[in-house]
Amino acid sequence: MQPLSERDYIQQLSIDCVIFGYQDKQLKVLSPKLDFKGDFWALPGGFIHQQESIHEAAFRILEDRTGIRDIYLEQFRVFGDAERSNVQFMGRLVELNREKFDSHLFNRKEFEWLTRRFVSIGYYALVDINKVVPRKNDIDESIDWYPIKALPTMIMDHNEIVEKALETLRANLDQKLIAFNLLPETFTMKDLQELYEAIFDKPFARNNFQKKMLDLNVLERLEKKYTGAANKAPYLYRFQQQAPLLEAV
Amino acid sequence: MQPLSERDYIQQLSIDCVIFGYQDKQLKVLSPKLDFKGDFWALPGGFIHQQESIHEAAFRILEDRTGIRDIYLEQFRVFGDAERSNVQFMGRLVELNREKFDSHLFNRKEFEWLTRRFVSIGYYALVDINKVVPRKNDIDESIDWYPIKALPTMIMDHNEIVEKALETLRANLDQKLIAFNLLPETFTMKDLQELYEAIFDKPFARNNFQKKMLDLNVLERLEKKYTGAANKAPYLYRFQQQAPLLEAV
DNA sequence: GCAAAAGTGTTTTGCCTACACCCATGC
DNA sequence: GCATGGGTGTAGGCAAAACACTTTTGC
Repeated sequence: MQPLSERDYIQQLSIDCVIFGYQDKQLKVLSPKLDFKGDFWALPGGFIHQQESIHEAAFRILEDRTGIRDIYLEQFRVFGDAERSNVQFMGRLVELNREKFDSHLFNRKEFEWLTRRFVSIGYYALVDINKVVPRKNDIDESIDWYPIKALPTMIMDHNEIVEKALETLRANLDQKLIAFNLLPETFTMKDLQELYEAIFDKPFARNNFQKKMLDLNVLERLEKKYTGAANKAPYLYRFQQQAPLLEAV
Repeated sequence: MQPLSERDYIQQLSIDCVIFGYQDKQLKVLSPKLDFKGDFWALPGGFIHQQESIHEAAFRILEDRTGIRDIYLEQFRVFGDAERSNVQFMGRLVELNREKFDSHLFNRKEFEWLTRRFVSIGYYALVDINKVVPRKNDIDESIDWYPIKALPTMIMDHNEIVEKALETLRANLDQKLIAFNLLPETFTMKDLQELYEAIFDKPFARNNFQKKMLDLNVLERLEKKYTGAANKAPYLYRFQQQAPLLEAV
């Protein structure tokens, strides 16, 4: 494979993606673990080709790891400290994996390319976790969903990036009506509420929550969902893409 | 002077600053005009040294053009289209200024460095316009404040950058209590209201505006301001830096 | 019938708006 | 006194929050 340093990337500029999913009443983040000794977790990330926009680059990185392209994606912040580089983590990684670095994989030039100071553009994505089949790339040992409350310690400032992403998600959730991207096609009101509770890490009043959501006029009520439980069956809902924002005409 | 291409800048990454000021009941933006034939206006911008953070770089660029350092400054968006480069505008500029380009100023290498594709980080700044003495740099013909409603057509996507900055300013104004950065140390309630009206381009009800602002609990009421006009003298206010957000304890 | 969970209605609260009124100032 | 503009108080509307009640489901 062509070494990183010889591909047509913009130098010292990277993209890091916080990919949010929702499962088991928990907000989760997708994180690959590097195929090296030493337990290195990271955010899915990559670099920007000369001939693609940063948005396209983010989509490409996302598709490489999730297999899907139809994703809600938004930039939220640039991380650009002067000391922001891979040098510390790469140093430890090389130290713990001497045997690999005498081989072909990482030569000196590659190491220098990677350990320079990098400015990184943070993106966050919202996906239906059931549609995603996480894909390892060449240097991953594994790639898994981690509850946001039990994230491993990641390399560099990646834990901080996740925090900022969550802040932005919370701030944007109601305004941009994006929560539905985290759910399957159809869902019950309870599903939606539990999703909100997972994101904001606080409870919502059931009846008021339902009223608020229905008043948005973006939910289409479908048939009831019989689960076999000894109680009233909840309705299923679907998010209306073509939201009629001005219903009152 | 050392040519751009040989200084220790991060390649293909720039910063563009939308510097907001307030004067004559208008929101204004600081824009230098290039010292070349052809009427080229731009946003104050620059590049990032290897050993400085992007935030420090933005402060440096700001200080170079305004002379002050104590400024409210925030990044708001990255502009990274694949086609985003100076090549079109530089082409026109060279065409209209042949005589300058046969001289020492811009050699071929410099031209190539500048016309590559650039990703730019947008910052917006809020300043007390009275504290600023705009400074030209070596390639400016002039640098002036332009009302946001009468901005000249600027190079590249700089007009679009201003629009996005204004959107962000409007969204953040109340939440972050930053309007006061655009006013002098002391001001009347009417000053503050007119500032809001300039930013949002719509009128506010006088009494309700006053109540809303006072309820924020961040304004310190000072002495009255006698203007000699035949009416009640308005109070002067000062913004309390150490905002007591939890007054009700 | 009963427990559990879903759906809906009613009251209260707080905030924003609109309207109204009073006060200080210089002529 | 009076016009002008500044400060404040009060009533209405809307939406969120709190409280309460009814309905459906399987045993």
